[in-house]
Amino acid sequence: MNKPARKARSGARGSITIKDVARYAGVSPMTVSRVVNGNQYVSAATRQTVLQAVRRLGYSPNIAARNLASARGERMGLLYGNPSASYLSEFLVGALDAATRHGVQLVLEKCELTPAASRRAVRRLVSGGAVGAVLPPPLCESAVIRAELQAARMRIVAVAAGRPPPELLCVRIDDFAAAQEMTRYLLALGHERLGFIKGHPNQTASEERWRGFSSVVQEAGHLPAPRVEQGFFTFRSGLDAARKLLAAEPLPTAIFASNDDMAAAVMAEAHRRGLEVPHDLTVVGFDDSLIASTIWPGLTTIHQPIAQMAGEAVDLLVSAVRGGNGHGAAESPHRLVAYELVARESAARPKGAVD
Amino acid sequence: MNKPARKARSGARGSITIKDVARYAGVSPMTVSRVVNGNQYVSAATRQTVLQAVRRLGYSPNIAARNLASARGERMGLLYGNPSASYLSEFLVGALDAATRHGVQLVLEKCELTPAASRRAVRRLVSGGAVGAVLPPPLCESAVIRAELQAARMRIVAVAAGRPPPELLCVRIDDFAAAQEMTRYLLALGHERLGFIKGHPNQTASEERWRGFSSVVQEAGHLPAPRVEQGFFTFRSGLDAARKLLAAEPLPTAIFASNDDMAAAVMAEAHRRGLEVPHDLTVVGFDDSLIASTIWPGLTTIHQPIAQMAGEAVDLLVSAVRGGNGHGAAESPHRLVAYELVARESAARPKGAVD
DNA sequence: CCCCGCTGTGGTATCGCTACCATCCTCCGG
DNA sequence: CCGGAGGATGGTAGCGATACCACAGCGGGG
Repeated sequence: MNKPARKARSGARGSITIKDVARYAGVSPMTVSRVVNGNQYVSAATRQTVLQAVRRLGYSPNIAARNLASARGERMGLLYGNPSASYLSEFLVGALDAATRHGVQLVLEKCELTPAASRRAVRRLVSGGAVGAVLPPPLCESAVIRAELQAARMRIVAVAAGRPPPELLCVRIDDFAAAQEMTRYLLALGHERLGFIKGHPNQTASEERWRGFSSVVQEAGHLPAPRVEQGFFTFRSGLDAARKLLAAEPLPTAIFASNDDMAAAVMAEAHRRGLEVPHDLTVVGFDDSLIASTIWPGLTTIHQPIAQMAGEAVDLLVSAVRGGNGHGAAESPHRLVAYELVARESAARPKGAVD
Repeated sequence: MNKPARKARSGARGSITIKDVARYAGVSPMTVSRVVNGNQYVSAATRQTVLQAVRRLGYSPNIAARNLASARGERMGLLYGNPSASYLSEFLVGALDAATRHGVQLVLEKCELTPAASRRAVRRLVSGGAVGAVLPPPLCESAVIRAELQAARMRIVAVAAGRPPPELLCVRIDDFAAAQEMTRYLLALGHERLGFIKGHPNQTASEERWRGFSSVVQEAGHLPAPRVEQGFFTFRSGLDAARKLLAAEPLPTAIFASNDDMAAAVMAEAHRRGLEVPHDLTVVGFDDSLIASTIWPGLTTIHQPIAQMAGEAVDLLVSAVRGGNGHGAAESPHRLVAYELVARESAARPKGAVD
């Protein structure tokens, strides 16, 4: 035992270990571990003592050791395609946070939507040792990618698919209900001549939003038929759609675009034509992506808690991988989170409103 | 030794360990470790054998174990304030990638720019066990945060500070040169009546860009004095600046905004006033953030390789933490990366150009 | 010719934590 | 009063990898 130098190193890199805490609290390392991990078999008194020691010493568990010992530390893939960058940013924040909480490593992989590219991406993920994958939109809609991943025996969780297959793990908002709420909001403001810009046809969320919108319009009954244009979630496609919507008399008094980028395009086109938003035209979007609050006037839109959704997706994935090793957990695989209508400056009563 | 069930588990989670490879290759685990880590003391023949075994078995090292054994697996903080989300997104991708490469964990922490908030954020980082921190803009400019972090004995690396203190680890582009290049580009197109929108005064990059611009203007000599407005890097501030720039006759033929959000605002305001971009007005930005390619016409701007810069920042941080434990590495702490002028549709020759 | 120093390789002891098992104790019904 | 159930705790053995040391060969200078 003539290696005191080695032993002394325990404190050298400044890290407090579970043993230090145990010694300080006068209990065994096991008990500390139990407290830290929320095991129930610890008396309240002991727990307090340990927690105090933890705080006092500034102990924070060594993740590597924890993972190693508990055979955890799996790697989870995050396949990102081409969502708006602001979406990705929030998404990453949420996902990374959850990953840190669970002690899993997040491996990012960019992936185009072609079959070849997805195959390659999935292969990289597999060889990178990932055991599961999170699929933000629009990748979550790709049957190819899902098939590839499942072939590699990976658990997957889709985020924000509008209408996911029932067996797929999925975190989403109720696009249908959200679109309904927004449409009702427009009606409540007094708008009657509505315009709508659909989202990309290969994403089920687009259809849900469209269904939500038109269901309310039909419900209302008395309205003139809304003018509808096809968009593709891009600013450019929104511009094209806006041109058409704003070319034909009588002009709509409100335009509901299926996402914020397109709504921003509508605003740009309106301004170009000398229409003031919201005085001459109300514009609303969907997603509450960064552009919604960047531009002026701020865009009234549907807020999705993207970071939270990403976090829950990782949660779901982790428990799927750890818990139901073969078959899924007993609970429903779909998790619905709350959206919120954010009213900013881009929506107001129509010009000639009298009621 | 009557616990064969336990032993058998080694293969249960499907993971190939270094021992499996060693057995397969007929060498000791140590040798495999050496090969995997590129240690020089392995004969070429052995190396080949081992590499083949690795490939054949699909071995990939267990990061947790590696980190534990090598006392690595440090946590690195990434303090993000309020950069544009598109910036953050790319930044995260790059940083996360590098972190994965180095086997360090990235801990995100949001941080407002007030002293109290930064103190709290730093404390959370410290208690989270981070040993270093990456500071993207605009946090990299905050002396308060830097002081807090240094007080906590953390290594820090700033990203994209315009003119960082010489002793600070920093990854950046040459804002001055980039702004010069953009200005020369405008002059080359034939513009003479220029407008400039400065960036936020508390970021040194703003000043560098401004210096770059005005140095070229002075150099050229014969130009009318450019009109200059103060902006704050936000869309809104760009709008205000644009209003002023576009209110006074004679109108500038080109406006150089210190970032893309403000440039987008200039475009919006120009359109509102019936000016076509680039026909009636050339608008250029800086950063090549997402909005630059989202809007139409696309914005001519300076591209910063954000992901790469974030990656290099993490590299730098890791080597600082691992290498020079006390004092910095011998090499210069500043790393300059290449920017690129991206010409899109928002810049063209001025209307009446004849030469 | 011997010893030194270097290259290549294997053994052993951890790294910090948790799984699993063995205890010890308390409290209860019979 | 005893046996058993189950709460609360400690001991031990790894998880998979690397650090460090030991040692076997081999060539060159004194």
